[in-house]
Amino acid sequence: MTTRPTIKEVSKIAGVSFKTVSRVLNNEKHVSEETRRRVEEVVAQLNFRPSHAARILAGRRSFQVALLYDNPSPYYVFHIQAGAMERCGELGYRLLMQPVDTTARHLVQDVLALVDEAHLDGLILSPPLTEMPELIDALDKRKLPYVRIAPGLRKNHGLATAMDDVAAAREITRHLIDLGHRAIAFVSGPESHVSSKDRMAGYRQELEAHGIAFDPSLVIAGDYSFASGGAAAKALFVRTPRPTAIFAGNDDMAAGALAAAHEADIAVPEALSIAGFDDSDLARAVWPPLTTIRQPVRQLAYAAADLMLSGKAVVQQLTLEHELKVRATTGPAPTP
Amino acid sequence: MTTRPTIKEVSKIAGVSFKTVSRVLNNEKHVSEETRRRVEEVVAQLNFRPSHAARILAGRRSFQVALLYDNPSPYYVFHIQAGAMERCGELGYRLLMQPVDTTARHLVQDVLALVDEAHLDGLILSPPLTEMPELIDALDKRKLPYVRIAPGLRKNHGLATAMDDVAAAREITRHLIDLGHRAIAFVSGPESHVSSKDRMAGYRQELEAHGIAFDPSLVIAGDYSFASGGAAAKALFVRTPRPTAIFAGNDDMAAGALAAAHEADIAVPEALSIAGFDDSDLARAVWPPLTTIRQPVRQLAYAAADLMLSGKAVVQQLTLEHELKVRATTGPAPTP
DNA sequence: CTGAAAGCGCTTACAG
DNA sequence: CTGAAAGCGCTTACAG
Repeated sequence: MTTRPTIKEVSKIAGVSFKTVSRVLNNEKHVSEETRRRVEEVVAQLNFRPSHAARILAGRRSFQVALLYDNPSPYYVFHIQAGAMERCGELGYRLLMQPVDTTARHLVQDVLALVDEAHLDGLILSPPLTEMPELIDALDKRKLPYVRIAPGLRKNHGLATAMDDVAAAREITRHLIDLGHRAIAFVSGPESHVSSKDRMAGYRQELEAHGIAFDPSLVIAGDYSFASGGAAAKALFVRTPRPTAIFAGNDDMAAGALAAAHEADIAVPEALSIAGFDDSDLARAVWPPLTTIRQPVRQLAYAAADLMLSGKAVVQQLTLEHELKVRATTGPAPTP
Repeated sequence: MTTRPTIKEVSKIAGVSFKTVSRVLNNEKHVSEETRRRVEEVVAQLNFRPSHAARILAGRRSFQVALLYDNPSPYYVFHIQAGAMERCGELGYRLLMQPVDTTARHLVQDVLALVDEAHLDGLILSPPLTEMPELIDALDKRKLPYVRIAPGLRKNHGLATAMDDVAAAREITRHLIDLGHRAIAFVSGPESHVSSKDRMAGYRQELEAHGIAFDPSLVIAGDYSFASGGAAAKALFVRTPRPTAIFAGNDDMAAGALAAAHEADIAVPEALSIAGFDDSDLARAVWPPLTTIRQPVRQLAYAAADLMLSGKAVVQQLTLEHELKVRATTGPAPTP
């Protein structure tokens, strides 16, 4: 393997001290136009790139942050990565993408170890890492800059970007009520996810705002998986009267419910309306396409990186807009 | 921000030279059991982790490799990352996940720049980067270790892991022929993807092996997207007689065709069989669940990292098994 | 505007 | 089995 060129070789060829090359690389003032040009020429000619390791070691900052996640959804992870990567790149930071195991016993220690090993300047946390009090406390204590995407807990603590799950759930519930539905079932996500609790709270609030009594027997516990959505739907199908609408806490479960409806030969949306949450890739791939809430996943991550790194943030917490996407799985309630 | 402990602080507390601490950290021989224990105690107590930057700078190797990708599929990227990450971790390497822009004019230069900046010990390439001759040539010239996942071109060149697209496409075509189908349409992926060409070649070979003439008008060009699968299906639906089966080059396009069939009120699989390729998340989320080929994406990446880093590889190219997943979108050809 | 010295936190190569 | 010296490729702080 050929060895990389170094700053000294560049300086030798350009006929200046290596300190001057360093100045050019860092866009510092006090370099004559001609010297700058000459150095830049040599840099381009050798395709020279300074060693990150050397810069990190010598400098006060690493210009390196990590995105921590532990999420089973490829869709979610992909877009979180893309959004964070984009903003970090624009601001001159490198982004390390770090899957972590939130069930590990030494999670906090592992994260702090990573911070030390990589000399991280900051951390971007995504759910469910945003909901771990021990982690938050440890980072605060360490005085390490960090930002949370969708903080379930302590929503007004530190830097964070989020959408309003409660309001979004109310909107989609209202959409169903406006279509004439009264017996609306809710398929919840895992107990431990605050997002799931928030969505259920929104569902319940909106029902009650319309004078519809909340019926706990219409709430089925799922776990955000396709299979759990199908199982929940099947449990609902044997009830008489059958609910006329199902609001699932995410798109995977909604797709599971939709498949169960197809299997049971229940027409969607004519006999049953189904709504999801997220607007993931799935939402447009199933048939009929899902009515759902568009969650601005990519933007949430982009804004999170910006909040932490741009130095121009005027707020600590930022709430981004969601959007109700009415597609084809919801329709007027069937007349009894 | 609290500053990290260093090897010198550890050595001071443990009462040894910092060189001895270095020996313990690197599991070198010639350290007395007692000294080792004492050092390890201090390391644990301080939660000390050595600086990657310092190690990279001082050592001959960085124990750092990068995974390069430019793929629009969250499913694919997620599993490639997971597989590569797992094997790298097991072998003591760090994995940098690097999205790259394959349409950039200076792609090769950018990749080599990354190699220099991060002192990379090697590169894992995924499609479509595996199919760029200039990149391959540049890496060979640089004598930089690399491995390709699913090399479309020069399949017997260098380290690579792959599945047999041609054989898999033959299998799924045979499955349809065995069900009595004769008018089988094929929806291709983008021209530029070798995987797409291979799948089409398999389709054609299997038809001909069964004495079924290849009919170019039954081949519709898609681009691996859901929308293109729907458009292709609609174009096929207006033909008389209508083909009784559609083999789409990937699951997204198969899902698009399936949605189009639902919309046109064509029963699947009673009136039309549809098969996909990949066994992505989509395959089980649509209804009916898709018959498809399971592509061992995660294992391909795992094996690729192993091939490059374990030092125990006995072959240069490794072909992993695919699997025909017969689910519910394929059935007996309708009797005319 | 430019440069020589010191140092970042480790590993390597050499001694003892 | 253990240690002191040199050096990796840069930035920082100080001079001129």
